[in-house]
Amino acid sequence: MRKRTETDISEPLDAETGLHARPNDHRTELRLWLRLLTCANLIEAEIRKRLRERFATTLPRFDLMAQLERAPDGIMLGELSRRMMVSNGNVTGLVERLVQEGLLERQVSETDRRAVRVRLTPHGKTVFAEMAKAHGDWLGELIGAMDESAQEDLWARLGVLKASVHKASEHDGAC
Amino acid sequence: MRKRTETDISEPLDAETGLHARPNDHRTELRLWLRLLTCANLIEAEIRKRLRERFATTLPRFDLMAQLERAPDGIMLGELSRRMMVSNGNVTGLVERLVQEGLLERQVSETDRRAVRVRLTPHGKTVFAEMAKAHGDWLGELIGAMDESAQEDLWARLGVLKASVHKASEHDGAC
DNA sequence: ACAATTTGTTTTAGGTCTAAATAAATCCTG
DNA sequence: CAGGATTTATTTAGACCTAAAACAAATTGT
Repeated sequence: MRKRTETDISEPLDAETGLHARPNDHRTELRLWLRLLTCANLIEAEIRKRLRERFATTLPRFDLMAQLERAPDGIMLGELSRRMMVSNGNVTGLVERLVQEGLLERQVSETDRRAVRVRLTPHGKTVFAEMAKAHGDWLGELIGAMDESAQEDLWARLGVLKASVHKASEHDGAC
Repeated sequence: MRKRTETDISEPLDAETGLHARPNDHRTELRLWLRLLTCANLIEAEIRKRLRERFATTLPRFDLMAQLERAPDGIMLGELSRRMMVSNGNVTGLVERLVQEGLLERQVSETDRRAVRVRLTPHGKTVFAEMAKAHGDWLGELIGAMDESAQEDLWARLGVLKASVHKASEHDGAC
């Protein structure tokens, strides 16, 4: 087993020159990631702020209600947890608070008494409709300075990024 | 003051036709926002996971140390809070934990005894250097399926989005 | 039937975050 | 110089989030 020295660089050889490729610091990737994060954080912070100010609610609560909107028969907590990509325990707490506020109702499944089905109450539906309208308008306001074709172009390019990340994290993670 | 009716739509008139523009549900903006959020969350979740698994640390701690990396003379807590865009109290707690771990050192300013300057310890510098290297490699892995020109193009387009959001949120918020 | 396993949820412990209240030092202004 | 305003950091209360353990109900394999 050889001992490492400073000149013993383990980077791969460059395919064309045959010389040691210089260690890659991934500057381009870092720059892209930081800007992506900035954009997401700017929008998210603004949405959170407005949800708090105008509806006295939070983004996680809004997201949970959004999942329930098109499921009139309700969703089980586990499924909700998967769709929202958060932990089970987290969903339990969120649902608890929303039930307290009268926006959600829980119903234990008759066929499987472990399972809890949760759905919007009529009041919850009304409230969510207002919030969803405002949410759409806010996005229009925040993103509106881009014309539609630029938005669609950006959307498509983010699709490439998304595919890249999925490929890399699945390869490393699950398999 | 007129009473609102269902046909009394307050949407602006279309400039060319002079007819009522149909209410905009901002579908394109919503789609773009959801994909942006997905991309950011995928990368962030993967980075958090790896920071925890390989360095037993968290993203906020890493971000804080990254801010200190190129400030050998240290930074005051308030300035750190501004740069990280999080609350003062949050920084106080993060710094407390990092000091406990021996990665940071605090120093009360001699000229202003309210102010606390914080910097990386030598050990903190060593540890951060390892983490930063791994962080860069992870980004290369996650984003690497995009070629460099595609990354730069996406970066530039996100710049347009960033400008749009800044314009809208500053107009509404501070001024 | 009944033990082992799986599935769905809740609990627990710990970290992250904010807004608001507080404490301490400094600055400003009459 | 005195007293109020401002700045800087900390504390507090509460929401959010996770991982891991605990718990309960249902299913499966003898």
